[in-house]
Amino acid sequence: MIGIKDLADHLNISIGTVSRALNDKPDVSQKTKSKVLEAAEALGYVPNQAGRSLSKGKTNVIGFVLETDSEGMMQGDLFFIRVFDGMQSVLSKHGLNLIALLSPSTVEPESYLRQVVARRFMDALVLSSIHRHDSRISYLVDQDLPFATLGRSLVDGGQPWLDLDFDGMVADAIGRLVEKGHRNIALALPRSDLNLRHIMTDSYRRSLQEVGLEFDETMLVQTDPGDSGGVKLVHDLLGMRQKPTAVVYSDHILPFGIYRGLADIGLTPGKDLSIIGVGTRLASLLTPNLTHYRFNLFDLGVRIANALLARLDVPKGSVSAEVVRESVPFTLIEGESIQDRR
Amino acid sequence: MIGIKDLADHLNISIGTVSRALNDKPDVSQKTKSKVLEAAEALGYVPNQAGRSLSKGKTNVIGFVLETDSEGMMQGDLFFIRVFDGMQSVLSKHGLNLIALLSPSTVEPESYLRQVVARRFMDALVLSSIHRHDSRISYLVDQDLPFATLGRSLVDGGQPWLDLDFDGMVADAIGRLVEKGHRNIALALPRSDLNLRHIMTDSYRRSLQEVGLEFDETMLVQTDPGDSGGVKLVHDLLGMRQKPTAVVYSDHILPFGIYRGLADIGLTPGKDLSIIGVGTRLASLLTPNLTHYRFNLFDLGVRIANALLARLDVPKGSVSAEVVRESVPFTLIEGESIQDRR
DNA sequence: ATCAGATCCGTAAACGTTTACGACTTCTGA
DNA sequence: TCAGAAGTCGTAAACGTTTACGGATCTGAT
Repeated sequence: MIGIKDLADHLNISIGTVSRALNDKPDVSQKTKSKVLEAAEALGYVPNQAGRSLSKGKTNVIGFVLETDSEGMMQGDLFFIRVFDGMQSVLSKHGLNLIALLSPSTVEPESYLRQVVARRFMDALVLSSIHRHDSRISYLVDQDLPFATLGRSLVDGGQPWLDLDFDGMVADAIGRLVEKGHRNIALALPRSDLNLRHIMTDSYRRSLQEVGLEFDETMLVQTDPGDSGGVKLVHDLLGMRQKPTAVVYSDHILPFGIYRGLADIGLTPGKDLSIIGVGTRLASLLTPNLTHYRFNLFDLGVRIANALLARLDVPKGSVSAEVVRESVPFTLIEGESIQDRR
Repeated sequence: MIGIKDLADHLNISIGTVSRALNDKPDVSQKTKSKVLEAAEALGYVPNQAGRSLSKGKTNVIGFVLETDSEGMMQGDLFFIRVFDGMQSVLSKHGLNLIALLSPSTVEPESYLRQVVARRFMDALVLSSIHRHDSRISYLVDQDLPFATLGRSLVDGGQPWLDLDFDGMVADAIGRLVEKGHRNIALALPRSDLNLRHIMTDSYRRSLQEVGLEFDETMLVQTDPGDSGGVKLVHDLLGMRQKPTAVVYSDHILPFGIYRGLADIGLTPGKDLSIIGVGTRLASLLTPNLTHYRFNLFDLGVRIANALLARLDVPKGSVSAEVVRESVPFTLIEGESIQDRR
């Protein structure tokens, strides 16, 4: 392995100059700069991360914290790759390495986070699966580790965040359903305390109010994560005294279970029960076609990475520029899973 | 941040002794060892990775190289998390960090690998999506970077590998289908040059021979990756002069597309076309139930990690102990996607 | 009492960078 | 012509660890 010292020897200059040349510092002449760059290229020099980290106190590593649910992350998987890709595409341009941190199923996610943080192995984190009262946020603030979140929380760490516009999605879905004559609309909610749950509930309540429908608590139904959730949901819905004619959901695996659950008892999606919610490409494999919302997840990754970078550039104590806090929009993919009841 | 020096000051001993105590080296008394451990605990000492790396010339980081296909990794996604989890569960016990390396969609996977390797940011790699003539293997051998592969290749780098037993799976599927009276069995193959493709083809050919059926080249059908693949496959199959009554496949997303494709033209899986291949939990959402094979992917991760560790422990030039090279077995999940034609 | 060996520990160099500081050269302008 | 500025570079310390080497103390046998 060839290092900065080899370059210095080779060019008969000092290692200090070589370092400055490589980092494009001002106090070194253009001539030597180009000589150094040339030699570095020729000898195949690559900087040693450890040495650099030790000297600068930075690791150039950003961690993307993923929460795997009990189903081994069926819900998140199809999402996360795209987001990761987007983030990486911008971070790599800044010489930063993005790594995925999956808490092993054998250890508590929270304690895993503490291990990770204690090691100071990364310069910043991106958190996902944000809870309403997410203790990780204040913890990271305490630990003085920069971070951004994929999702909102009630606890505010001053961090930048981006979120999928689930408010808007629910509002749009409700509007669409009501317009087609639906009056009893169930809202499928994840059993966990993800803030998503509350965001959707609030939007649901508001949307009903706007169109003059009454809010009925029993229309909020819990779902299990993963593949089993949808099947069970169907039974729950059909067991209600006031049977809903439609359901709005946020778990992209769920509709597969719903379709299956309906098929099991000879019912047809979009006829016996209307279904609308979030989806990925996979959703186009359902028959009849699922009416669903798509998000640009690559773009989400790009934007969260930029937001984080902006945050990192702000020197420690200075007045922070405004922090990015946005919801990213969706697009509707029309299908036949909504019945027109008019 | 508190370091080894702080511990030394606090205990009035030298930093050398502290380091040796922390690493449980022989030439330090039990008394001081426990004193040091205690102080480290009390003061919340965590070793600095950069310092350690610089000194030892090791990074304690293992990279898991994932190839995302054009569909944004729909095929691999549900697989990889489990494998990752399994690997991590053993590596973390040895103080090693596992990180996922996804080549950004904006850069060639091969050149991404070269970047990663050049940086010497990890001590070892695990490669997946192995091709028949995988140039990465000889490259890593040249670069003298230890690695293991998830999959076999014709090019042998002397590395440990583990693979899913697709040979056995195809053999079992063919046997099962033939027993139920099928004579025209199609084999769905990925369009890429994954070695998987050749392994399955060979097994298919052998299996037919064993039961005295003739091998028909046209029964080998190419499939596109991701969600569109299955739908298209159905059309391809139905367009053949000698229509197959069954299809064997290896892409766990594919059956969703096949089901969809059949539904589009009013046909029924398991009646108009028999389907058998690999699956995940997601497969249980198909109606009628899909007959498919499951692999223990967590276990796969555990085993590849152990194989890699064994490899790493072998000192540089010494006679290598035998290298782990195994296929992991499957279990059959019975469904109703196979027709009995007897 | 002496000494060999074992046991324990301190010293200092090394890993590959970055960067503050100072020194030297060259340029600028009066 | 010269003082000072600007430009360029070398020196050496610092980052946090590990580890080879050697010195000190202790044990037990003679």
